[in-house]
Amino acid sequence: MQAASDPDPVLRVGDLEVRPREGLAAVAGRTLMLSVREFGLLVALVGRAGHIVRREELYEQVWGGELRRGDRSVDVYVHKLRVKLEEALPQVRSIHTHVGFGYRLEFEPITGTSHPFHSEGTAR
Amino acid sequence: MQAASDPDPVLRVGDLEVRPREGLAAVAGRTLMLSVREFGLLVALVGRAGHIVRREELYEQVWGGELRRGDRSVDVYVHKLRVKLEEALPQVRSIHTHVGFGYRLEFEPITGTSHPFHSEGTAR
DNA sequence: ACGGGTCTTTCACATGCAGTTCACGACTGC
DNA sequence: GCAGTCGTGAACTGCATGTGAAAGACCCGT
Repeated sequence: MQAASDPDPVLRVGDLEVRPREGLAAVAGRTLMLSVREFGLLVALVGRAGHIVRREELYEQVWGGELRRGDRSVDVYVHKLRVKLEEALPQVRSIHTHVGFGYRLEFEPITGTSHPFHSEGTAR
Repeated sequence: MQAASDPDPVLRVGDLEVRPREGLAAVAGRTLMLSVREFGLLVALVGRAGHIVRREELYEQVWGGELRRGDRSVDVYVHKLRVKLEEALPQVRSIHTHVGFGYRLEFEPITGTSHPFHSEGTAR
């Protein structure tokens, strides 16, 4: 194992590969195009993969400063990140919401637990 | 690398693993999706695993304040927790009812084979 | 400096979940 | 039988989160 002299730290979670130094993230061999905030958020989540991270914690780590009441930045960027991750890994759920607690990064196959059918076409 | 002063205590009972700080509970390696109340209740029960906890006690610890007569909150949430625990551990009974006393958390394999009949001798 | 693009923040509305409470039924003890 | 306890499904309401979009802020090439 390498210490701080590691020239190229790589975080891996499932098919996801993140190089914080380079600002690079790839999933399933495909490079993700992420903005600064998106990347920061991803790093914060990957750094604690499998654990629930509170929004306040995410905000402090990525934005710096304290999360103000009513600030939805974290939510919005979680959404943006989800979209890009789902696009790269359609069959996998990556960012899980724990209502009242925070978010958790972990790649889990989509459980068909819900409804087997999902027909739409409901013209309202 | 974790120091001895690990600030993230972990409670374990059987296959259940709970991190009170984080709001995370996993059973058999699978993360449970629990609401705030469900998690609080689980923590309260795990904290006294193997012992009977009175509902008044559970209510005070999770909801705060005193349990009012007729309030079924504890029962309802015990049920919700049971459902999720059973879903994760189908062969194990986890939350036991002690009528008139309270509830007890303890993982016990389901008695022998569940008989096709569930009514017993006492023909009322 | 200007115009066009991207990123970020903020807003508004939609949606879904959580928490509470009620209702009914099964069961138990007296 | 009667009263108390508990299991369980469901209605109701408020809030947390999801989501599309407007409005700035920022960046860059010309």
